[in-house]
Amino acid sequence: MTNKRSTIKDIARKANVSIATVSNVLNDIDVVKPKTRQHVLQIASQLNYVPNLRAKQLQSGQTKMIGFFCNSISGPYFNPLAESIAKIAEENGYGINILLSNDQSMLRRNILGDLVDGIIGFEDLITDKELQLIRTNRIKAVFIDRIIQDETIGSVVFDSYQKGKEVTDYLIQQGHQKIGFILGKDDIYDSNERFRGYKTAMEKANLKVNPNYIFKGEFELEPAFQVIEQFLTTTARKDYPTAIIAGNDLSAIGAYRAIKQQKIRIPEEISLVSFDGFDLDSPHRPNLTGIHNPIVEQAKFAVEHLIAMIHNQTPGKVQTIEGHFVVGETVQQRAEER
Amino acid sequence: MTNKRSTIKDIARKANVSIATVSNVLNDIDVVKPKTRQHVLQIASQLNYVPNLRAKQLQSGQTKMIGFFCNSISGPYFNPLAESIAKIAEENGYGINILLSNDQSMLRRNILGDLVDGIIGFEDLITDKELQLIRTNRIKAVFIDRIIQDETIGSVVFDSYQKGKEVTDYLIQQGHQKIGFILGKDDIYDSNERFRGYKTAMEKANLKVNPNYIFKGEFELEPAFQVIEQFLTTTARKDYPTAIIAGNDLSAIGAYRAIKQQKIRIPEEISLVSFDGFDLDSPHRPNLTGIHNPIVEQAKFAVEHLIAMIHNQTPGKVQTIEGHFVVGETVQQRAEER
DNA sequence: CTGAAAGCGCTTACAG
DNA sequence: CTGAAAGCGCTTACAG
Repeated sequence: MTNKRSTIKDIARKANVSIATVSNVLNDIDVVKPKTRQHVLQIASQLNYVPNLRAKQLQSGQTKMIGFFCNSISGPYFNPLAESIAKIAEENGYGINILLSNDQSMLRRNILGDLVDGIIGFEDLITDKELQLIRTNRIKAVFIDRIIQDETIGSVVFDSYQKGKEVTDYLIQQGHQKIGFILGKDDIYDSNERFRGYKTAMEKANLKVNPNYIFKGEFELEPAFQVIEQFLTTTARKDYPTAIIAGNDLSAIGAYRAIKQQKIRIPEEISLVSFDGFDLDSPHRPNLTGIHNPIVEQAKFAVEHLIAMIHNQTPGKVQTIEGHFVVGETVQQRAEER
Repeated sequence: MTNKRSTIKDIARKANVSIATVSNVLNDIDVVKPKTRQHVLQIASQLNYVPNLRAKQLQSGQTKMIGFFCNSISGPYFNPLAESIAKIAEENGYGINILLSNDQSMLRRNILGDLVDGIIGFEDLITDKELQLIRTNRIKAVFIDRIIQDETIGSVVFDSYQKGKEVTDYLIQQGHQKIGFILGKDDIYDSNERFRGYKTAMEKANLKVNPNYIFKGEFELEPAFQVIEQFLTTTARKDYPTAIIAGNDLSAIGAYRAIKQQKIRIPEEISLVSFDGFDLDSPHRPNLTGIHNPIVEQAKFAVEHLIAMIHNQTPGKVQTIEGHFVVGETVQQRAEER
């Protein structure tokens, strides 16, 4: 690509003007004599001139690029998130550079190497050291999985604790008492918060949390499937929970498959509640009951807040996005005691 | 971000050496006296120095970035494609800049503005003019939906014609004669090629292509659903095709839903064949019969070929990736005539 | 209205 | 081994 693309210097030479004049013409700075302007423009187009943005960036100190770092852009959560972020950034005149790597040095190069004007990402993907660098260098950043706030750092999270409680309350109201929960990995904010909400609700209703009903599903499809399958096949039917709350969409799907595979009916025998996962393109996606988190809204806040910080229009803020409770077909009312 | 990040100049001043020496130290050019080296290194780390990559790029003429332009990174095809491209690029030391825009000027800025070292994308998203610019400026590019070849342009496509034929032959062998086809938009290479293969196979078997069985599904879920639903509800049951070939995964899903919704059994009454779409995360994704295209392989070739061209190691090539026929549960053998 | 010069942060011959 | 200088492609005061 480095070949012989023409520069303003080429234009200047050919047009017999200075590079300053060329620059002025090209940037529509209304100070050039119309005739000169015409002439320069013509030469420029004749040379197929396209400005070298890197040089411009070096001057202006801006890249009009946002770095988005994540582990994946697949799945019912990450995919719409990534797509929305890219789309909204573009609408605002920013490009987006996706960093899928865990490699901290890659991250660092991008973040601190002035390749992007700011970053959006998941806090659990970066080390404390990098976070520290972000702070001290006053890098503009928005985290979407954890509450962090600083002069140049904002965040946007779901009201996971609240919704964890709400969903559990709902099940209890429906007469459930033996309620299970599928956790994500230890350090996932949403998992922890949802679980905390669940425990609070259980406690308030004087229901005890049965440790056998707490599953480690890793927030992934396969592990959730495995752990539930394992449980169902090694546990007496009468000891099944009557309802399971999946900490996220993928674990809901894994659980759904495992339960179905054992020919156990949903919701007649086991009710299932989920978070997210309402945009699955599948022939007959189950009509899940649960919390629907508006991902696009989250993406929108993240991008716009970041850009506002880049323009120094605001300090970092924390935004909580409210999920909506959606009644599907996977919860059934339960007769009193058992 | 532009704040007061430290530069080699700052280091030089503080270390009492020239910027050239700093540069040499930082780039591990083994020419500096160990003591000086130590000293500089220490100051650098003390100043939290991180090189400004833009300046480096301006010098080297390389960005180590690949532009990927597409309309979407969602769906069973685009999503794994985008993710694979990002991953493989990263493994090769390249970042990836996703351009979701149709805006040609955005594209142009990126492609020609030296923001990326090369591009991967869909030919139908760019205008002839831009393509021409790519050619004349010898931009390195790989197209993944159409056969194009030039000194600096390569492409990677699926063997869609072949597979369209193969799949149709298979249905014919299974005794089907009334075979429908769901098309994509007019200018989609894969759609055209698969359809061409279908027609050839039909012709060779002396079966006539019933125009009522040719559906315009746009390669999207909703439109495919609509067109099939429309057909099923306005056509006598005896006039249904016994098999339908969906031109891509999303139309297969749309068709699947429409057929199911009409309480028509698959495959007993209508067999359904698909392209791609084998990685759908859904609780009970139908086990489709059809062609499984190795998307990761496609991504891998695209990225590696592009990088080889960037390094001037090869001229543009055309690669055809072979799809694999997978027997699922959506095709049933058909008794002779009707 | 136009041009010469300095500078963005870096690298790379070239002297010393 | 180290430094002064030119240059990557552009912009931006500052003279004229």
